[in-house]
Amino acid sequence: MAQHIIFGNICAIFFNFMIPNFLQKNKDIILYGISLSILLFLLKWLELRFLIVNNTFEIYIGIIALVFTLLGIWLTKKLSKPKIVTHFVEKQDFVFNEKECQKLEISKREIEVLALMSDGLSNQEIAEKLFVSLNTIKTHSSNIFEKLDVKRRTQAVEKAKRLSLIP
Amino acid sequence: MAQHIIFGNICAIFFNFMIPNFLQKNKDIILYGISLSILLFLLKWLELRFLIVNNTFEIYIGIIALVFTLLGIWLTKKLSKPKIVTHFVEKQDFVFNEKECQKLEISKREIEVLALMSDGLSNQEIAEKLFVSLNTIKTHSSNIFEKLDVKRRTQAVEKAKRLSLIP
DNA sequence: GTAAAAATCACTCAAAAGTATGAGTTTTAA
DNA sequence: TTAAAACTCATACTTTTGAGTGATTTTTAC
Repeated sequence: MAQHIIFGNICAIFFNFMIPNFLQKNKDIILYGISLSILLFLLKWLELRFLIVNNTFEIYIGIIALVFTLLGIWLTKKLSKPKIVTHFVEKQDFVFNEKECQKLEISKREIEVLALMSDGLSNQEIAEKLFVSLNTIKTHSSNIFEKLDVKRRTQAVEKAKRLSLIP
Repeated sequence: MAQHIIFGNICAIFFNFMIPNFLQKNKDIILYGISLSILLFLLKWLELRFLIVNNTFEIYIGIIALVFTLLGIWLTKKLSKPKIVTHFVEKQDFVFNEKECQKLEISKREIEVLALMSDGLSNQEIAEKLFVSLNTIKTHSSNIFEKLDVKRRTQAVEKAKRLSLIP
């Protein structure tokens, strides 16, 4: 019997690909060892079945080819460092800072008002845009200033932008 | 003979991995085809040599295992899509827009006032910071608004930032 | 040296912003 | 269903902002 040859090949592949990652993932090594052992047992079982029942080695070879191709794919996927292509993009897309918003207990409506403030709208204009009274916007404004710990709308806009509450 | 089984397996692997990239890299497909053809010929040649000379199929199987493992590795390496990592870089490189500033005839002092406005300072605070009277700042403000063609300080700040007059 | 531009300041008036308080309505979540 | 949170609005009052006008002093550039 010459399973040792198959085993040798497996070992060669195994170690060639393991060494670069040896220190990196120790738990994976055990996994590979177990997987390869299972493979060898499976092959031996197949060998016995097909060699004894009939002599169509081609099926056996085909299965081996398939299995080892898959093994190669699997090994590569598992062991190769992922190809990483990095490209740097200028950051200008706004992602709403949910956390900060919740922490400061700022409501959706208040964010709306803040956004319109940052567009340079007056309280009156904001009121008209949101179909509410001027007084309502004044109340919102005051609440916003208190929550953001600022004194003026200009500071509120500046701080809200810094905290990514508005674009 | 049952090379068709081996061929079937190869085809299966081939097409399973090719389809996702089919449209992407047409030149590679030809390369793979040629490579696989060579592989098949090589296998046939090995089969003839080892089957006729002696009956140690184990060597044959070992070589097949090795070759197909390598094939799997090669296929994976070739076909795996690289991970694309996008880094977002803060754009904070402010370059003062000299042209626009001259076109709008905005003075240095006015830019100073604008900058402090965008920090959220009140006219009174700006006056104190620049060691001038509140009235002076009011005059500056009015002039700025007229030159920028806006009605409020919030709009002025927004526009000045858009025109790169202030960071 | 002189004219033009920039910077300074004052005064008035009006508009907008902001504070404080109270209260009614709607939504939301336990 | 019930309490809390969010949203709404009002009134009264203060402060800030902004418009308009006019004037004096520096700076800058020719």
